[in-house]
Amino acid sequence: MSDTKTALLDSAERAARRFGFDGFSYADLAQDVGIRKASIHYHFPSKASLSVAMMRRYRETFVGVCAQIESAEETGVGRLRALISQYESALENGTCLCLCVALSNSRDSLCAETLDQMAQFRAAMMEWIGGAFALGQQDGSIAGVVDAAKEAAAMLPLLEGAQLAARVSGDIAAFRTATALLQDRLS
Amino acid sequence: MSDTKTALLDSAERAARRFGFDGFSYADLAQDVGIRKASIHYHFPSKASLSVAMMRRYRETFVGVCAQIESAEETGVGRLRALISQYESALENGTCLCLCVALSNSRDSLCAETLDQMAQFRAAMMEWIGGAFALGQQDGSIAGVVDAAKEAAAMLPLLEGAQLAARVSGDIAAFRTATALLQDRLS
DNA sequence: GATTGTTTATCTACTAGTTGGTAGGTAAAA
DNA sequence: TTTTACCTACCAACTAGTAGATAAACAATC
Repeated sequence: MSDTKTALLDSAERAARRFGFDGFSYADLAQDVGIRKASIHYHFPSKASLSVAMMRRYRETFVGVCAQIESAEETGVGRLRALISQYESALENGTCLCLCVALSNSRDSLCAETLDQMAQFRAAMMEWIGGAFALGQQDGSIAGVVDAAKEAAAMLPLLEGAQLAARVSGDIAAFRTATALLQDRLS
Repeated sequence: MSDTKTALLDSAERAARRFGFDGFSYADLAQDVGIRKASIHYHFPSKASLSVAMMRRYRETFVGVCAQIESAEETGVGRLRALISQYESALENGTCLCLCVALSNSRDSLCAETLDQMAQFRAAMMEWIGGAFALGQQDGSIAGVVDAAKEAAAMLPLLEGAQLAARVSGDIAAFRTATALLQDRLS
C-alpha cells in the first residue's frame, strides 16, 4: 500500500471518528494529506469504497490489538481490563470515538459492504469479550459470572456508550465514571 | 406554537434521530412538511436555532415521561424496567436513536446552547436513574446495590450503547441482548 | 361599517459556497 | 510502451441562508 493511500486512510479515519461519516469531505482529506481533491479518486473511486477500506483496516487492526492483549495477559480479568484501557485511550481525550460507533449514526448513508464490516467488527469483539469472561470464570479471576455470552453482550455496548458520554462532555472522566462499576468488578 | 413550527420540529427530530444532524437538510424538511425551503427560516432563522429548539423540546418531553413513570410505578425496579421499555420503544424497530445519542456524533457542528441542552438531558437522566436505584435499594426491590450513583452512571451509557447496537444491525433484538443481564437483575 | 396600518406566514428567485465525481492531460517510473 | 500517481478544469446537484414580494388576518382609527 502506497504512502498516500495510507495517509488518506489515516486522515479519513481520524475525521470520521471526530465528525462522523457525513462530517468530512474529500476537500478536507485533500488539504490534510496535501494532494488535490480529484487525486483522491485515483486511490478511492468513491466515498463508499473509502468507507469500506477504512472500516476493514480498522477491524483488522483491532483484531490484532486483541491478539496482542491475549499474549500479554494470562487471566480473564487482565484481558478485560486491557480492553477497557484500549477503549479509553482510543477516545483521545474525548475528541474521538471508536470508528464503528462513529459510523453507526450515519448508518443509512453507508453501503452494504461497510455495514458488513461493522457487523463483523462487533461480532469479533463480542466473541473475544465472551472468551475473556469465560476464561475469567474458569480461572476464578472474575466473580459472579453466570453466562459469559450475556456478559459480553452487555459489556461492548457499555464501552461504546461510555465513549459517547465522554464525547458529549468532551471529558475523559465521563468514560471512567461510566465504567467504574465494571472496573470495581474486575479489580 | 403554530402547527407548522411543531411539524418542522417533528420532522427535524425524526430526521436527526434517523440520519444524524449532518444527515438532513432544509430541503428535506421542506418536502416533508409541505412548505418551501425558505419558509423554514421564518420559524427557525438558522439550523443552529432549530437544533436548540429540537433538543430542548426533547429533553422536556423526556423529563415528562420520567415523571409519568414515577407516578405509575411505586418500586425502584418497576421504574427502571419502565425506562428500559421507553428506550427500547424509542428505537422504532432499529431505525432511530435517542436524539441525544444521535447528536453526539455531530458534536462539533453543534452550537454551545445545544450542547448545553444535551448535557442537561444526560444530567437529568442520570439523577433520575440514580434515584430509582436508591429507591430500589431502600424498598429491597433491587439486589446488590452498593452505590446508586455508580449504577446510574453505568446504566445510562448501557442503554445508549444498546440503542447503537440495535441501530447498526437494524434489529431490535440486539437491544434486548445487550440489556439482558440488566433485565435479569431487575426481575 | 369602511379604511388604514401592522403582523403573520408564506412565496419566488437568488447567492456564494460545497458536495462527490468526471474528463482529459502530464511527467516519471517500470 | 504501458502503468502509476498525480494534476487542472470542469460538472450537476446540493448546502444554508438572504432579499423582497404577496396575500391574508388582525387591530385601530375614521
